[in-house]
Amino acid sequence: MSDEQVAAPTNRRRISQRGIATRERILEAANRLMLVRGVNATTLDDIREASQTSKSQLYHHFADKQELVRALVNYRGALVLQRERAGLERLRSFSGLIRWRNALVQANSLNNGKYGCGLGSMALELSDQDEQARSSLSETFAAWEKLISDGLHRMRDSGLLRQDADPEKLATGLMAALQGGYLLANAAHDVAPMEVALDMALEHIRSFLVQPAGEPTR
Amino acid sequence: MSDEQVAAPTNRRRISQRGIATRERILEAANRLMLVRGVNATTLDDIREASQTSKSQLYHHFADKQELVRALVNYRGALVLQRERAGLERLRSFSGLIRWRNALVQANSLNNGKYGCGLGSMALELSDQDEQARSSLSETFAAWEKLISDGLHRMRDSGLLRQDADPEKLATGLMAALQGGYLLANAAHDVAPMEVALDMALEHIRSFLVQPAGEPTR
DNA sequence: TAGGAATGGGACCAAATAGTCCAGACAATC
DNA sequence: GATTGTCTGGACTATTTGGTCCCATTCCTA
Repeated sequence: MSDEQVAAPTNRRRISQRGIATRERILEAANRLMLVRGVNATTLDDIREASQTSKSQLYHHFADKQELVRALVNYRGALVLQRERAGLERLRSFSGLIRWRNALVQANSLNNGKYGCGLGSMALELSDQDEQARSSLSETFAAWEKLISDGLHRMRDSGLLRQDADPEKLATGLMAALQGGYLLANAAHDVAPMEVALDMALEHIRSFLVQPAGEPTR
Repeated sequence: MSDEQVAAPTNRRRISQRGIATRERILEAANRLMLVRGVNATTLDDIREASQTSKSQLYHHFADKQELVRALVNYRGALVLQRERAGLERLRSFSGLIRWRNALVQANSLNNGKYGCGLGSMALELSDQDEQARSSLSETFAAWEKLISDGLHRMRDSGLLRQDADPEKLATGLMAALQGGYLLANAAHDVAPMEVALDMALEHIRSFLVQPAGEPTR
């Protein structure tokens, strides 16, 4: 999961560059299609066609559909964490959080709230269907929350946040607001509920600032 | 949607009590199965077996699977709104909100966070697949939020909430926290994140109380 | 109570979809 | 450059699953 090569294959003996590229192409196509249509509503033929591969390649690189889905869970998790790490690992101020919020809102507004969060949608679809996938997703959420809570810890250590602020709980709340916001925005096909939800969570964090700034939520 | 008869059939000429009962049995089974396995992963044969009916009955009462799913969206929506109306229509105090929160948390903890909210899971699964279902779900969410915001309006009118509190935004934030909490709880198979999320939203609302009470969030 | 409409049972069909297989191209190692 | 294992194309199979159909039974109404 914390691998540099995002589409890292499982241990196999000899592996060629061409094989890796094919595997990556399959995952990339699965990622794209399943984000839009959902996991269960996407067929292997869809993926085969979109990835310009053949049946034998799908089954050469993945034992079955379930294993492909599990690989996708890791693939997508790695992508999200990579993106989030870039935006959060230097978080040291409240305005940094606001910039992070704005980036997410802007990205989501590009498609009018549709599709939601790739992790969240998989979580709801797979959690009661594939225990291994659920477990991976749960770990990814935990890692994501840790990126946030680490930033909040830095803010608390530097005196920006009050000592009684609980970075872990604040991070969980923010993540829930984000995921719930994605969900409502997706249902409404409108990014507005996501903004409201994130602003609520940020206000909550702001209430723990040592010297509450004005109202610069956006 | 606001019908007393939850499984109200569409207009047909003659309709017998037995027919209504069958239709209800089908919807009840679909509701149960699709909550656990998801919509797309539940087959008509599953429903037929669980509802003790036959293929001809399924297709007598519903044109196809899509229409059954749409009927289920309304059915489930009516159930949720009925339940929520009972818990929210007399909401007039902050402690009433806490009781509401506790009831939801307790219900969800009974299955260790599994399954999540029937509306939320359908929303993520269907929003990008069936525009009509998405639209219905969006309306149901709006009605649900209105039950909350109406309560907050009453609290504001009676002087409990400050005048600058925005009941609609507070309700949206609370709903997002609830849905995100359901999602994280489902992924973690642990109700804790849902509690944290709801408490965040309630703290946020509490910050708008005219005379903030102690810390009676739970 | 007779006729017709609604309801029900379940075999059957067709399409979709996951999964298999094998011959051959390609790549790496000696 | 021979040999061995990887990778690929694509036809083929088996199964699942949504959907149809026909006939029997039950129910309502005239």
